[in-house]
Amino acid sequence: MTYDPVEIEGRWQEAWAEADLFVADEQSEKPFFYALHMFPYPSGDLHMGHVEAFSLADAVARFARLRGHEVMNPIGWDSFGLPAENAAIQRGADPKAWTYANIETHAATMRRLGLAWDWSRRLHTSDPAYYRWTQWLFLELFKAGWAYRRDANVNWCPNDQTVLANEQVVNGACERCGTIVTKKALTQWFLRITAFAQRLLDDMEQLQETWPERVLTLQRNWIGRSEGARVAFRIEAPGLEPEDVVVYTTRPDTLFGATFFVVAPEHPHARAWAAAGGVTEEFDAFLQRVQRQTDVERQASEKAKEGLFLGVYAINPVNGERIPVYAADYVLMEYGTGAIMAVPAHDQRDFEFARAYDLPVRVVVAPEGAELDGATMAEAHVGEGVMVNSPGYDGLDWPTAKQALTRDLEERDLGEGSVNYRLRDWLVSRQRFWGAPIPIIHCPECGLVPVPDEDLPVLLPPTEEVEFAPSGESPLATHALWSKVTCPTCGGQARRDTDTMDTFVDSSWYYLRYISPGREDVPFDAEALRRWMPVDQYTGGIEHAILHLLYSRFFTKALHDLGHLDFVEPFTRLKSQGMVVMQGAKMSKSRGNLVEPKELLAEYGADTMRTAILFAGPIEDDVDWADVSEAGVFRWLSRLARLVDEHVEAGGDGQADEELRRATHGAIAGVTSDFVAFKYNTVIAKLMELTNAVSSAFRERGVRGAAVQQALETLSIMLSPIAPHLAEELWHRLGREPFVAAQSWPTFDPALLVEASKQVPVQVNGRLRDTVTLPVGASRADAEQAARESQNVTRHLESREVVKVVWVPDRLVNIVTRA
RNA sequence: GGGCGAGUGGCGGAAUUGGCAGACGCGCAGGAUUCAGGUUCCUGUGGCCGCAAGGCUGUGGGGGUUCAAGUCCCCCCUCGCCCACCA
Repeated sequence: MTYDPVEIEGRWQEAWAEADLFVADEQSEKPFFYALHMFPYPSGDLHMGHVEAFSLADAVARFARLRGHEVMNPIGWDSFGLPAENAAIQRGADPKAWTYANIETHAATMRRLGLAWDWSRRLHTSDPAYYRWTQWLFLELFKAGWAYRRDANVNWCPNDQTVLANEQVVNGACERCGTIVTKKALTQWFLRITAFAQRLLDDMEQLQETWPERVLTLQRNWIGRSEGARVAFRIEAPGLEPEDVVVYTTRPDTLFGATFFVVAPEHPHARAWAAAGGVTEEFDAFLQRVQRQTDVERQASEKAKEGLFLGVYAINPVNGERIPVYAADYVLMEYGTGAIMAVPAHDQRDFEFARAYDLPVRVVVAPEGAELDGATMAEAHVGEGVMVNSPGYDGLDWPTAKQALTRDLEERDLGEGSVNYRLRDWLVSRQRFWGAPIPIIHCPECGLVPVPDEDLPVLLPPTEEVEFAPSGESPLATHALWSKVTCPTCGGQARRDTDTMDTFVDSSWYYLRYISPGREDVPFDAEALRRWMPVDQYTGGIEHAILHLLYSRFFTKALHDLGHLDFVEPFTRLKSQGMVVMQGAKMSKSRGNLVEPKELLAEYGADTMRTAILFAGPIEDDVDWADVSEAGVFRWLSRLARLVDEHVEAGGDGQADEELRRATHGAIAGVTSDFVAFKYNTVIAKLMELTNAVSSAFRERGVRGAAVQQALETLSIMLSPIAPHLAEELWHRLGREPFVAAQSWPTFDPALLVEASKQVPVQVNGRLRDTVTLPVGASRADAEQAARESQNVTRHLESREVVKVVWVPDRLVNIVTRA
């Protein structure tokens, strides 16, 4: 058998390891290239999604190496997290042992895939040597005022018994386990990502060309900048001093259409107003009812809006009108100021509420000739409402009215232009065990005291001393001694913080640790940092478009401001790959549609698997494994191996073959640009095409020797980022010294352009009539003459009068005649 | 409700961005090898007409611009993804 993948792959994997081929050389003279992929979480063994992600990452790195870069292509594991702890709860496994056993399983399969990782930089976020610096980073943020504690009504997962960040709540359910999330009032740690909201938006400018538009859009929507105004309404309540309450609105231009005022039930003043209005009992019942609801219930779109008139009134600052104040469940305390002016004619939600509670609808008239805004209810419900103008703003279109009103509010000191963001601060504390302990000491005398640098890391206690069963309390708090500590400031009795950090903290800076993973004195070596950062090419799943990428960008900016980094964006270029599914559904054990990489590796080998998954379609699209033809890819690789063997055996003298040379150089040009554009499916198609060309030259035209040799060598080099083992093997069988991975990318021969001739179609009135051979770069006159002289064309022209001749250089001649 | 994107053979998908539509692979059909199946190797393969040469037609539907449209413009249809009481 010419192609025995298992034997070939094992042999070359050993040879590569022996030669330390993929260890990045810090002393290199070549330009440095940091190829990064999103490091895996170690649960079980690798699945097909990993195979795709790693095939992509490896192709990127190997191609960069062939193009003459010194490449760093590191590997590590995001090894803190809930699944390890759940395994401990469900099966009594030690989360640490479970995690590190999985890592070894991963590593073994990775080696079997022949991935060109730089294993010398391997890291695990659950190693004390790593999380020591995660804790350092937390303290840096703490000292800068960007990590803080506050009471909050937080997202609580009743199943995982821990709080969740907003970003980890998907459709009101826990991102991990799918349980409906409830609310709980707790004191928690937050990171002040909102302080960076505008910069996170602005700096996307520099990613515009190099990140997928889709990811940028998702991030923009997530940050959710909106422009409007803050306007003060005076609240008049019997027995209370008049008081200004600020609302946020994106539509100050509809101020004249406000017919009532709404606050969130949780609004700090709501209860006092209810008391003044004489509805305390009703209010308390209402508040209780609202708070018992989960977010999903409260936000269900088909649900009727509920509210309560508080018996007090607000004064509209622009017209002095007195409007009733309601508490309603559709106004959220977390956004804006927790209070709104309701303009039912111009807002769907206000309109629904107005209908339910029989409140007036008043349309603010759009100026003559101005288009109605998309959100307006005016057109649909004009019959129900009264039409009003905005006195003094007539004749202005909406945007101008908005500007003018905002300016006037500012001048009259009634309000101000204001920008709001949907983004909230990042809740990072978790009541779980398997994570980096928050390095803070709670001292009754000194308050929150950072653990001194020399006492880092704050180590997790041995797992057997901890109670994992969820109790709503941190497992670390169940340990008899762990949290007891003396205050580093005053020496008194104090208590360690028993929460651990969200694992997204660990993964938001790992790319910096890869730079110098061995350093014990600093998180990253400053000089090496300048060599490698920012990352040249980042690859990973689209599912991280928001969380991981946004947090990493935030950390980079924070570290920049603290003087640790001299750049503000961590990832210069980003490519996101799609998911691997099976028959349209996500692969999973329970669905029974799992395809195990192990079985395919044994049957076809790593090269076939890697090639097949990249050949399936554009890398950013989802791949349906049902459409993947590993047998077809295997046939191609076998055919190629056989062709090489036959060529080597046949020998022969060095005849040049123009056709083969052109096919080879055409492939070089096409494959190179496709590699640059991540079009691996067409890269592979072109390599197959070249294989067919070599095969027909060899078999049908009897070409022997140097011409075939050169084509096959070129093919081997171009194949090596995709199917590295076979490429290496063919290179070897062709009589070259190892390693193909150390060669240079073949260059296209421009001389070919000058010498080459092209088959150019000739049309008469747009219909193909003939094909003529013209030198590349031929002039219009040459082309026209050749076209007119061709027999088929002469026949079709007959005696018709030629109106014009269209000449698209190297592509087409079209002779247009009078009808 | 808002935002983004996509519709090309039986299937996955190509098309140098306005220039020979369907590259490459799968599948299918016929043939060779084989006792047979599998493997492997040829040949064919958008549809319609034709023995053939060849012709007509064809990129969700309709209209338009152009010598030339899968690609650009207008209208319509269908599907997918993301966000969503965010004021």
